Amino acid sequence: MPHKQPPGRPIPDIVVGRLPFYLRTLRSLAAEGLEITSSSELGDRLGLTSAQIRKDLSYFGEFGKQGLGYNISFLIVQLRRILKVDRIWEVVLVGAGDLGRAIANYHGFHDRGFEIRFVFDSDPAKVRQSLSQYTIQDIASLVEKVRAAKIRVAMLAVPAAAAQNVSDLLVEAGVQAILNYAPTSLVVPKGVYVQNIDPGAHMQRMTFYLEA
Amino acid sequence: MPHKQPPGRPIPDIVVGRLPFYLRTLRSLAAEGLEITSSSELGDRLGLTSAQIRKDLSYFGEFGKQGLGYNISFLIVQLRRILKVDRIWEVVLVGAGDLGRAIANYHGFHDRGFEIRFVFDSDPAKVRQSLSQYTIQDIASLVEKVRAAKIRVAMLAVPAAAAQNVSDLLVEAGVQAILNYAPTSLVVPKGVYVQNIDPGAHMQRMTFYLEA
DNA sequence: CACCAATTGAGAAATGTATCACAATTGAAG
DNA sequence: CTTCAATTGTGATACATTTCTCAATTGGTG
Ligand SMILES: NC(=O)c1ccc[n+]([C@@H]2O[C@H](COP(=O)([O-])OP(=O)(O)OC[C@H]3O[C@@H](n4cnc5c(N)ncnc54)[C@H](O)[C@@H]3O)[C@@H](O)[C@H]2O)c1
Ligand SMILES: NC(=O)c1ccc[n+]([C@@H]2O[C@H](COP(=O)([O-])OP(=O)(O)OC[C@H]3O[C@@H](n4cnc5c(N)ncnc54)[C@H](O)[C@@H]3O)[C@@H](O)[C@H]2O)c1
Repeated sequence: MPHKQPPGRPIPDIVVGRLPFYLRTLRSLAAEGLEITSSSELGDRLGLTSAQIRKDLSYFGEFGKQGLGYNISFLIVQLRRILKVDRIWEVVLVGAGDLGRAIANYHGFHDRGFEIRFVFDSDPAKVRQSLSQYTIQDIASLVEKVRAAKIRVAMLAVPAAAAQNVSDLLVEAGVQAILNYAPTSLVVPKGVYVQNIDPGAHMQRMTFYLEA
Repeated sequence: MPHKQPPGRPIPDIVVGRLPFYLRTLRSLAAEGLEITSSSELGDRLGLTSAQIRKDLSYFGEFGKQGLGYNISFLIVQLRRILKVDRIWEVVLVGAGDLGRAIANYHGFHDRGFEIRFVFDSDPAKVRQSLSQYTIQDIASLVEKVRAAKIRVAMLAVPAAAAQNVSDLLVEAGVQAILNYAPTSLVVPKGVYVQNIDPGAHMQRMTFYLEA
């Protein structure tokens, strides 16, 4: 029974983007004490069709049982493996402003596979101060420290005007994945992944649909 | 010269989702002192093809001049009108925790068409305290106050466990657009728009592509 | 043990989206 | 006044994604 594995068909990026939501939903089903679910239950919770969920999962293997559905904890294990969060990624946070503080205090990332290792800022008044459990470090030492620690993932919470600059430092230090909170498009070399978070864009996307 | 206007063809949602990024980019071009741009310059800045930008804009009208390109400030006016942010929307923020504080202190929303009018929380220790320029109000008074002020847009920054509950209150108060920071799927009636922000999901989307 | 309801996985079909390619237009240069 | 390079807007085409459909399988029930 030959089956397609990750290095088989290329996985559409849009499918990859939904997997974290499947995982999130499965964890909340598990937290409710359930052991088994179905593509239609998942679809209902997520506002997607059951067929889409089955097809998405089928890119990676056969995880369900006909007539029965999916074993929740088994599927969680599989999705964590697929998304490579069956481990903890050390993360560097740059920008110890209001948003940086919220991120540093937030404990929700650990469960998802991430742990902040360093916090950097350029403001001399902030450097050496503490933020949550961290000591804010001088941006000037970023490349050296991040490279030495082999950190590959970053969160960027600096003003838009500084973002490209900091991004360049991160790339120089070997970072390959950047979650960018600044409302600006970063230019990065191939092989570096950027995800942008722009709440203002989401807001404007909704007002489009509101009647004047 | 008949032309398609908003109530003409239905606009693909994916197109609407890109417009805020076009607007954001145009504003930064304007800030650089430029007056004219082209679909290819916009595409380069955004990592999109010029054809896509032209086709997206063509859903709404003919904004460019052949041979020349687009007048930046004219296109900004058009996009603000299309997205309905040629006005300021009053917003209610629920959740005065770390993230709520970052949002309340953040001045970037005003330029995008939004202004916080009320901040609510359920913690008795927080109610009546001030946060940025606001006085935190009791969640118990949300429905009454939001309805009276005819506020139609909300930002939700409460724990996941409380999010559905607060969402129901917001809907009851007449809110039609909710930016949800809680990592949970909200159930809302038709006619209410939800956009979710889940940094953990973005992170996991990137680790998928990293080599082990 | 036969039947049934529930459910998956996946090919085929339908739908949606992006790209191509080019006629039309513009302003500038000679 | 003609020519040219630049660039738009869009129909046609190519590609991507979702949905439909159903054979196959499962465990439960009588
Ligand atoms: N706060 C929000 O709710 C919110 C919402 C949307 C977007 N954002 C974006 O997130 C980013 C951060 O927002 P914030 O509210 O925390 O801003 P902030 O001004 O409070 O913090 C920014 C921090 O970055 C530091 N910084 C500036 N230049 C730096 C550099 N070159 N290297 C290292 N650190 C540097 C500053 O010293 C400051 O501590 C901004 O781009 C903002 O647009 C924030
Ligand atoms: N802080 C971050 O960087 C971050 C990142 C990702 C997601 N989030 C999400 O954003 C939300 C808020 O995060 P936070 O870090 O600010 O948490 P927080 O615990 O600091 O703040 C939550 C606030 O919500 C209030 N609250 C709780 N129940 C409420 C209710 N029923 N009505 C009104 N207010 C209520 C609490 O009193 C508290 O002030 C959470 O869902 C969290 O998962 C936060």
